[in-house]
Amino acid sequence: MATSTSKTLDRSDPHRRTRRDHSTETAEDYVEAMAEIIERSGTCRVVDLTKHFGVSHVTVTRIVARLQDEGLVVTEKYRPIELTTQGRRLAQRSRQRHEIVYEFLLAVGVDPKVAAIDAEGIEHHVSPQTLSKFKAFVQR
Amino acid sequence: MATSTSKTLDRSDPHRRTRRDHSTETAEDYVEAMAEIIERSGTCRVVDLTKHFGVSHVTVTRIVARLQDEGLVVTEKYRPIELTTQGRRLAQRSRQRHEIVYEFLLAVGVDPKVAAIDAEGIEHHVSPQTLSKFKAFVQR
DNA sequence: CTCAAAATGTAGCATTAGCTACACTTTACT
DNA sequence: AGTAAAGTGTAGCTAATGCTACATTTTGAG
Repeated sequence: MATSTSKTLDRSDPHRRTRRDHSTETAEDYVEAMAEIIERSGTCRVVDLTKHFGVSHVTVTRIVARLQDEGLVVTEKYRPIELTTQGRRLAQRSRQRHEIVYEFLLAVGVDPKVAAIDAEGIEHHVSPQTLSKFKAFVQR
Repeated sequence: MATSTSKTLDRSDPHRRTRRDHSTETAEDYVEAMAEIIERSGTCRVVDLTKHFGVSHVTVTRIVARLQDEGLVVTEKYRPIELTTQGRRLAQRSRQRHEIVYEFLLAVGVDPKVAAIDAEGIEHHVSPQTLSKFKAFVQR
């Protein structure tokens, strides 16, 4: 029975929910950063992400490998990292959401610097409904 | 050289920052829940937290042990968990912040149910400045 | 008082995300 | 072309948070 022994996608796995939460956040942060870096400099390398997130290259490498498993990026040994179509889509959605949260914080009166920091943390916890309220508020 | 070998409080430990972020969130969630449970039922037991967070009692036990190391709670084998003065202070601060975020989301027009969920995730990522803006907005 | 059920504790495994240290490839400069 | 520096990969450790399975202690019903 492929139901409870699958290693890759077992919907009954009790860890699923929690893992997904963290995994998704990391994935979003990474593809978002990668899209920005590619847009700015043409390519995205491990070292760029290392600088961006302030973590070691080992951490970056491992996470990029996971993103590749998940079909969000493609990369070969010693080569730049590329986003897949799926990865680009996720990056765009993440960026839009990030942008809305950031603009919303500004609209509420938060300083740009603080808003930038808070938006990073908040963006992953904003439901679609809350996001749309934020958007409406900014455009008021 | 007690500098780099201390297991408990090495300020130069590279893991410090990241660990602190997650640890703090968990600590806040737990003491906040414990304060509520104690207020409601008199005492807080492992099983109460198990139900509250939907995780196994093992996970709760381990986290409670960590909180005790950190001086936030006190407990003995097979006994209820109690908050220390420090723990109560943290619980109160967390709850206030939680409450402000929740009320703020309501004020922006988010449904109570959704606001409750989002507030859980957002509260840990709101800086003091943003929090005060939220508070001001609610009281407008 | 006894004994089963409920609650806790402990051992041991998995995953994720940090790190250092060391090995290997690419790049770039002379 | 040759070599040093920069960039990546790999091995192996730590810590936090999940779990199951099994051991132990408390509690509560009879």
